[in-house]
Amino acid sequence: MLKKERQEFILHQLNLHNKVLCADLSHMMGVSDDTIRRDLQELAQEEKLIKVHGGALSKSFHTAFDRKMVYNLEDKHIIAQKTAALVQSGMYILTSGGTSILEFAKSLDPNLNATFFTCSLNAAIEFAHHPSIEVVMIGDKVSKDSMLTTGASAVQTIESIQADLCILGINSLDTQFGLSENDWEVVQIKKAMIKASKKTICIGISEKLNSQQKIKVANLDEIDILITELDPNDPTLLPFKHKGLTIY
Amino acid sequence: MLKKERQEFILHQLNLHNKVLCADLSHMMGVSDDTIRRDLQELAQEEKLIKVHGGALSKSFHTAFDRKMVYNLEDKHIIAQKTAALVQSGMYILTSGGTSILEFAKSLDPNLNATFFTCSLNAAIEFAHHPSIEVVMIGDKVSKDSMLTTGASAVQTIESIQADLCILGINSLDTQFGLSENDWEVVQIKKAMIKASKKTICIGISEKLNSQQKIKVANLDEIDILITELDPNDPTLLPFKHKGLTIY
DNA sequence: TTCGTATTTGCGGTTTTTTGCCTAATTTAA
DNA sequence: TTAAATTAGGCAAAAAACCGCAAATACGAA
Repeated sequence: MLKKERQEFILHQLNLHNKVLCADLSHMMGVSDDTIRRDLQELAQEEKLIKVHGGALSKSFHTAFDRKMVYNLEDKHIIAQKTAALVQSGMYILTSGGTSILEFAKSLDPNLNATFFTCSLNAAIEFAHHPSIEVVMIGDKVSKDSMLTTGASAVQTIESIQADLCILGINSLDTQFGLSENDWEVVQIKKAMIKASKKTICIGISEKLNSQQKIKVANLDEIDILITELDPNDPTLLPFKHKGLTIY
Repeated sequence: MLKKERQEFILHQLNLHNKVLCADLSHMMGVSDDTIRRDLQELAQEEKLIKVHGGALSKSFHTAFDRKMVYNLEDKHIIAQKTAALVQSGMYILTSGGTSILEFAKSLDPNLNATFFTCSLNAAIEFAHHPSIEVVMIGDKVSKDSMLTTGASAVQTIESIQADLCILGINSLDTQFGLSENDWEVVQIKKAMIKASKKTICIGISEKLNSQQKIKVANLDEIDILITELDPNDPTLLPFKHKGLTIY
């Protein structure tokens, strides 16, 4: 890997995550910490980023500082990392949309080889930025609220897929009512996705737990894995563990 | 192997991989590193590539963006306005992707009622921001270069549509060779779109005129309307007018 | 063809760049 | 405050670039 390439990659990662760690980068690209540090130094000198202890920050990020956003972003990042660890090469994966999914897309190992199917326009774009994974956009009428394609044709397409994994962003998850949503069209899509996959993973920040929305997507027993920003042993998650979900 | 041949080969490799290594090239072509280095130096002087320590990088990806895009924005805006004026309520419209199309999407009358079909992820998102139009995303495998969905399924979907208008961003338009593109998959999509529409409109900045690419999309007689940033009476456009195209 | 000239190419030696490792100093977090 | 992590600076090895020169090749004209 050329020096210039490396620096481009660092800036790309910075655009994606707003922050990079020296150790992460050196590990990802298989070079020493020193090399990364020198790259960061150069880029900092060119005012392309802001060097901090342990890594670097995006320039735009530093100026627009918002505690709440950062806090939430940090959570989503944790979720994304945990989720990314479950994806293996060769898998066929169905995903919904939402910010958690987008963060997940950014956290995928650059060397991963997998095929992602999605109804989310934004997720498709994010996945397509990845160097090696294959992305299939499921077509249909675009729902403006959610930026998802929804409708009979999309459902039909999903039904023709046999996926290993289905990764859904949570809107509401409740021990009694299960997974629920507000939008009828979106519910149809998610139902079809769950049905078309061997395993279903739900991801989202813990705020979304123990709440209900109008329309049920699935019972708890149709969901295999739950991923939040919390420690797997956090008491909040106990009821879900008791119901048979695997917690990460 | 001749010097010229070698340099052509280097540029070809660069188009393919966006990067070349001195050592690789010298090994591939059986010449010394010095020779390759001298070639790269020459090509760098001609601004055909960017020379870096250890090899060279493709020019297109890094530099071409910010400067040119900003410069052409004004032109694209003019094109967008002219194009938007041709769209009427109730129409079914097929569109490709590209910056001209995105600008067009932003220029649509907020009260317009129409249905847009597209293979472009970015265009779909842009159209979806409009308050009243309906957007249908045509699904298939996402082509990472163009951010378009391409493939047999997409073509099949397009074939099942009877649109009033087909609006295509130009890559190359030539009085002799007609409309052409570089990417075979994208060509299939555009061909299908033209076939599925009553009228075809080509939009793009005049720079794209009188140039050719590798694969033909359509002959001039399959195109009805041409829109550029120039005045319809500009001499540059005369040859196209003579060929029967309507110019706006 | 054959010759002379100009260009191109490869090689040896030197310089520069890049990278990883080491140690000491500094910063961070508990 | 202490322990761990991070950084700075020096150093050395490897890779790449540079320089000049001589051999090889291409090219045009006699």
